[in-house]
Amino acid sequence: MHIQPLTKGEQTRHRILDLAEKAILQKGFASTSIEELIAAAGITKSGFFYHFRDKNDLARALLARYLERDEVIFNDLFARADALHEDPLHGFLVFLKLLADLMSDLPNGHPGCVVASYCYQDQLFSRDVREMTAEGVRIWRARFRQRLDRIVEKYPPKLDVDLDTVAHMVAVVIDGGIILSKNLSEPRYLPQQVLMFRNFIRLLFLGP
Amino acid sequence: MHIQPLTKGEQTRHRILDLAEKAILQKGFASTSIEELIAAAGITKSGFFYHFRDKNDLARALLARYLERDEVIFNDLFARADALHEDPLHGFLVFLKLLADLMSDLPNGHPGCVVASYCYQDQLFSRDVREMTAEGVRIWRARFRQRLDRIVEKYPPKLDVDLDTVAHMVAVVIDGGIILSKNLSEPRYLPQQVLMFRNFIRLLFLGP
DNA sequence: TGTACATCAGTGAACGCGCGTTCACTGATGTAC
DNA sequence: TGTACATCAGTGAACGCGCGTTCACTGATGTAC
Repeated sequence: MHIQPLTKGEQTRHRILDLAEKAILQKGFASTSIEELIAAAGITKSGFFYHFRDKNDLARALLARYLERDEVIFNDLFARADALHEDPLHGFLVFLKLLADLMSDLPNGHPGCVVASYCYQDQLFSRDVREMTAEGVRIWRARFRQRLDRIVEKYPPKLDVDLDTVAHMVAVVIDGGIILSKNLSEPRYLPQQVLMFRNFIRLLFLGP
Repeated sequence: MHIQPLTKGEQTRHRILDLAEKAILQKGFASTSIEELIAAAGITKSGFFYHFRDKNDLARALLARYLERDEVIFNDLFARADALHEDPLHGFLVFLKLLADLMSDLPNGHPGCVVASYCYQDQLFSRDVREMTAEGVRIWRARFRQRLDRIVEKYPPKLDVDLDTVAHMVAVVIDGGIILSKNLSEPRYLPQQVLMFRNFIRLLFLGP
């Protein structure tokens, strides 16, 4: 996988998206104005509309980039975890530890989840954007469900649980943990929640 | 506790708050206009400003009412659970079951958490409103922490866990579960998550 | 019981600002022959 | 190598609409004497 250098236009586009993402996670989509983005990006309003058809198109591009980046990060974490452990359960436990470490290393705390932000203002977006968030969540579930299927082959769970619900819980704990951390301005709460979920996985498949 | 009838003004105020809460959970605060609220409530714009000093004051009133209602609901659930069980652990497990049942009974799913919604647009609000959300979360933690303290006296946990983190997890699972349910338009996912958290509590204090 | 006054729960009109969007235009860079 | 043309990455000015807020005013109800 070789990275080709960004053109001037792509650089500007990414600059706008960076600024928009940060603003949207703090103020919401509606009150993030095109005006403030172009002021910070150093272009004119027409320059913005060269890159995005309208404001909804900005929302779509932002979400698409966020989902792609998430994919890359999680693939990387799983690859690193699997390199350390053959065993599916211990690989998953290592993955969760690496995830918690990653979240601890964010200097100002996690900036927020675009999917969670969108879901509390979903009436603002066109249907295709709303469908993208749903599809993103389904991909998450599928990824973790696959892991869990391999785990149960070797480690029968101590309680009779629905594996899709357990798979969902990864996203639930992260989204809930981000909200907790943001509300109390305490970045450490998020990795703590991830590690507590890890405790649950241990108890469920390995026992005390 | 006797309920006195609402005056005409209080009725209007509640009508505005009901409309605002619903709209804010779907579109966010900024794009919920005073104009649409008064149109639905059947008053004029000046009528709105008779009830609220400005738009931020609406946000404050909305949040205050939400936190008070939450308090009432949780007190009620705990009272009902404790009536069924002396034991602190089993009382807590019954409480979680009642909570899941309550969430299953919402016909169109949970409408959303005002605190979670505010946290993704907190730059819109004055400092006192932001402090209110933080205080709300702290009250939640304290309530569950108190329960957990009574549980550990009788049931030593199977893993060495921080009880504040476990107490936090109630809010985490609910907020994360709401986002999951909203994103996939599947109300059942929220109570499922609550019951999965219940499984965790069982495994942690009772074992398999 | 009648009257004066206060409070409640609003009305109606006007304000200025900022927002998203459109349109015609342009200099710099890349490509074909 | 020179020239014609196309594409890229924007500029500048104008638009109309909706928003939150203010201000002076008002009819209905409640309270004091």
